[in-house]
Amino acid sequence: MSVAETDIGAASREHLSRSKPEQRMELFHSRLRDRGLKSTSPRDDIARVFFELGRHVSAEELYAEVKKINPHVGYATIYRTLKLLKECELLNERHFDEDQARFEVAGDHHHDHFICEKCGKIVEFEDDAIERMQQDVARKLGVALTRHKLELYGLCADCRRSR
Amino acid sequence: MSVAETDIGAASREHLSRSKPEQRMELFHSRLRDRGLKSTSPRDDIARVFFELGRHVSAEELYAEVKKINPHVGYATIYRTLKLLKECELLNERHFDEDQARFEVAGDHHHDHFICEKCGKIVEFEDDAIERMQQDVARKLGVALTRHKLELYGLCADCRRSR
DNA sequence: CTAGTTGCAAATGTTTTGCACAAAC
DNA sequence: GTTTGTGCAAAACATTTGCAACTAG
Repeated sequence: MSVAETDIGAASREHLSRSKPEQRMELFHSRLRDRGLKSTSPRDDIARVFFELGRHVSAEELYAEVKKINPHVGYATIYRTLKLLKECELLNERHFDEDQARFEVAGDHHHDHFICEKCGKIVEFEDDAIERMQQDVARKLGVALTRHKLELYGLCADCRRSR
Repeated sequence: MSVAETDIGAASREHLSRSKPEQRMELFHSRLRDRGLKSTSPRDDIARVFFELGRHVSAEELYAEVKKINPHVGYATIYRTLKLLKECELLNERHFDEDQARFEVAGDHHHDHFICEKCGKIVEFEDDAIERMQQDVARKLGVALTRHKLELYGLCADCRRSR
């Protein structure tokens, strides 16, 4: 099983090597070009901040961060660019328990999430055994799976200790 | 593994034996009494329709159904009564992919859901093996689980055939 | 009686959209 | 020069709340 942690609203992490955001930006630009869409500075600002921030930002948080480097951008452009990044397969939209969506940088591998109910920390993990069991269930139900969502909620290691 | 099906918006099912809704009504009344809350006719109408309809209704659908037998009730009372039923542990709130919540009659046992992306059918299932694996993951992560959410999406048996 | 409940309308919070102006290709 | 993108304000949507009138215990 592999694991990666993210604080909600945390700034960029070292395990996202410094060049990754730039690679994503290049992908973003080429995928825009493929669709006959334009690269603009609001778009670039939003995408770069999103890639550099790391994972699981809300639209609100992203808006606040983007404002710091470009106070001119509006909320609408944030949402429009998030949708665009999703269409370019550079972003995944998540709906945990809250009312607002959270957005993560799309990686190469599928993963599920653990969410700490006390501190809000999000831990990503992959577990092949669970993935296989889901296929077993699908077979027993006679259905064909296209995707799934597994979210575990509870107390993270730190919050357990500080109880 | 055990399984149970529900169409979104389907009317009451025979596998919900005819007396069940009345049993739920009695529970509802006694739990209201325990809390010093009142039984009223809007509340009763909403709760009875909810129990009789079966599972996975949206507030909108429930509102429409309740209107048929009591055109006087307002949306606010629907939501307030749903919240009350949840507090009485007679209802579970679910948030599948959509924007609106769906509400199911709370049963005795935990279960997860398969949702057909074509026809919207919802299939409930329980699988001990998956439940155990989740505990394994929690142990490996060093976290304590309080609850989880597993949703499988794809094509149900019927929709696969009619492709 | 009196605390709890209702319906309505208005407020909420998040996300989307219409539109005139502005910027990319 | 078109076509696409932007910001703003207004709309949309599901859900919640304030409040005066009402009703169950």
